[in-house]
Amino acid sequence: MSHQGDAFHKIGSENLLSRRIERSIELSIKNKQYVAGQKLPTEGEFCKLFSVSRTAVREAFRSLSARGLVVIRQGSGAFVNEISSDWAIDSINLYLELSDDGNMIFDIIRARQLFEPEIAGQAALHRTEAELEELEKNLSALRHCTTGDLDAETEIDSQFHILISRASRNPVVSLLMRPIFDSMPRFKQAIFAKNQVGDMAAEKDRLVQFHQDILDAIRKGDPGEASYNMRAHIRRSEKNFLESLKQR
Amino acid sequence: MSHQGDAFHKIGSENLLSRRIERSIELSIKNKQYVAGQKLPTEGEFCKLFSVSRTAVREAFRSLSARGLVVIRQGSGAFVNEISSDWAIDSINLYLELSDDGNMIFDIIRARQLFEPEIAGQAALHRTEAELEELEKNLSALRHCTTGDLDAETEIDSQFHILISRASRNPVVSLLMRPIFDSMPRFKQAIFAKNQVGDMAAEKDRLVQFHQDILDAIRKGDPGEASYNMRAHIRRSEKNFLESLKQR
DNA sequence: AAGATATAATTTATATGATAAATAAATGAC
DNA sequence: GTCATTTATTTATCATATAAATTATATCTT
Repeated sequence: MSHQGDAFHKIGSENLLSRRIERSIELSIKNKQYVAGQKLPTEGEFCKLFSVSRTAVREAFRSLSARGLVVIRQGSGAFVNEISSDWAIDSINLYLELSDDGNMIFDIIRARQLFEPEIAGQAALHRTEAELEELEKNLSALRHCTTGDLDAETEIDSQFHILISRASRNPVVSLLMRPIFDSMPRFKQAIFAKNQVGDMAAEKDRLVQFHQDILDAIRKGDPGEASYNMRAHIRRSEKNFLESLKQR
Repeated sequence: MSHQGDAFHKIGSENLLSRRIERSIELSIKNKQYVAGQKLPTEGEFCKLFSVSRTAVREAFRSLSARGLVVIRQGSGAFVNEISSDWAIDSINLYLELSDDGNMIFDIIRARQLFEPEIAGQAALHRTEAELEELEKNLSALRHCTTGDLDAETEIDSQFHILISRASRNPVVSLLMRPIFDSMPRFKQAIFAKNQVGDMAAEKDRLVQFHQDILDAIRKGDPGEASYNMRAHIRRSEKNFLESLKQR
């Protein structure tokens, strides 16, 4: 790819036949010789084209498929995949999951403190009516979800922040933030685990209030206030987390 | 993975034998049954384990390899890959490259305006001596690189910002920012293309000055000033870009 | 005994051919 | 024209064989 030193291309990798075929097809896709949705030549056709066995072509296809560049449909063929951020996000999520030594939640929270206030400010500036409606629905869903149902609560909470990042109308921002929000359910126990029922009800009310304040500011179109409210919200999250640490 | 609706799991995908084998091995790795660097069972052993053909096992291996979970060495075996952000970053880079309709540079610049000042502030708070030295070296390299050598200049510039994100001492932050910095070389022509030689020398001096100011603030440990200088730097970048648009 | 060299065994890579399963195209009945 | 059936196409899996790379073992030299 781009960033790793080309001095030592991974040994025993680039000189594999299937890898070379993979690169060739990958290039054709990057050059838009084949566009999204288009059907690629069949395995047999590639065999003749490159004068190789089906094995080699199939392994190349398999790699391209795993990387999300093509979609293979049995009985139909291989197609250039529609551009989707799913694979990119999934691979980040996978990395974060695997590399979490137990301290990642700190970094996640700090990253949110850095980025989310700014994002909320942008959302206040660029949000559409449709996005406001979605946020309203989300807030309502949070209000009405069963108190103590952490799965539901965290899912809705995460979705709220995803919606705001979308409302910033910057696809790069919402893409990069996505793995952070996707990780929230993984950490929900670390944050809410040891609370009593009474605490949970109060905490949920507080959460609703924070979201309400943020949404209000975004609706008003006041970036400073949106940013301020978001900062307060995440600071509270951090406080909850730190307290949950003391309890064990 | 996690974020896509599970209502419709992609048809013709999860029920494939090779895919199920892939998931099984993937799970073993996630559960730390096999740790980084460890040798997985051979193809033949998996064949017996799952009572399937080598083809199915090999295709599973191929996918895992493409996703960066395992490394396959001919004649040796398959090994659990050392945790590395490279694959995750590459897949984001690939997505950004493929989905760029020509307007992505706007989103990149705006994302930088949102995030980088905050990051510079964190760097001022958390930077180590070693990181200051690296930044100093980078600045020196920028000073001494040939004026007009866009490739070199952009590479060093990009590296400068990567170093600062690292100095924030938040691995999540430096991971997520990485695709943004990796994309800078792709956009260098859009920014610098039509400049005259005289302009380029002046512009390079300005770039050096900005980096100098940012580094000074980071060394001082003044987050506000670091943030302010970074903001000024990126604003200037945006101005350059907008002017380059007018020229064509 | 130690080290270098050659040989054998193991393991992945590729090729070939065959069959199963899913899809798409063609055909025929009405 | 529409629906159901059949046929053809295409990918999925299996089985077997050989090549290529690595590792382990044995052999030889000193």
